Amino acid sequence: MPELPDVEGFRRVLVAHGQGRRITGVKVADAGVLRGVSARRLRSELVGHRFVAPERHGKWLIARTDAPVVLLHFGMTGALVPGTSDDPPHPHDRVVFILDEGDLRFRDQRKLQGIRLADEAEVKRVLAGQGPDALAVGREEFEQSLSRRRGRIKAALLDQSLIAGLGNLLADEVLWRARVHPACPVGELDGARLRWLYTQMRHVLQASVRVGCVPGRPSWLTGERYEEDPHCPRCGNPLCTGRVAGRGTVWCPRCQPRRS
DNA sequence: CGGCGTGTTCAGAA
DNA sequence: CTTCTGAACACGCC
Repeated sequence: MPELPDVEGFRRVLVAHGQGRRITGVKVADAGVLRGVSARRLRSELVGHRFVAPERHGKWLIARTDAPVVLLHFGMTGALVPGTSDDPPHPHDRVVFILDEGDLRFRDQRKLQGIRLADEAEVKRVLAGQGPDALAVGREEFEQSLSRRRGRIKAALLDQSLIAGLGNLLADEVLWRARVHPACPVGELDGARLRWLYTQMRHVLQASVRVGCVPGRPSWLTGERYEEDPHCPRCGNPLCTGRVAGRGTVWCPRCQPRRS
């Protein structure tokens, strides 16, 4: 699931169900998601404290409390799910934050990323490796960081140290909307093209953030990419699939020609 | 059994 | 120095 819009959705879950609540327990069902912190320390540092307003940067969820900070990264399959003590545990509920009312579950099938406990210095260290948030970055900064870049445009969009928040689905979606081939060298895109790319990125992000996930709409590339015989929602041409920047990539050979 | 995936990181190569 | 590739992590579904 998790790209920027999904993590923004998890942030809202935390606002609705965690903010202002006191942590009364931390149940660690699988310590495999704990990064650099033991179950015992996670529990002892958090119990008794309250979640305050959470933040998000790129795909990182910054769950502040009145004492330490919980940093969550959801990898490819993670989610933050609200629950109650009546809800049966899901087999992939790796950590449950029990609150004075309800609970919050870190659910994750693949355990590719996980949970860290941090002080403000550690938060800074983690975020230092991240570029500006894709939803907050300005047009000028976007164009400038890309114009200094070589290599393929899709690789650049996926590079979290350049722009933080886009994942594989959103990168394909943005490029499709902007009519740019995913393997196009960044250097071949002129200023007008980069500006257009920025505009389309904002469209895709805003529409996705509104619904709290990357939508599988029929009018979007995401709605077609898992069909057995995918066609371009815009022109009806059969879509191409291949590997770009080491990731499965879908594009329309007609809307996104190699040269533009 | 082999391949793949909405992610990140590392080593080694170009 | 930058960028790319493949492997690794871990799990479930073809």
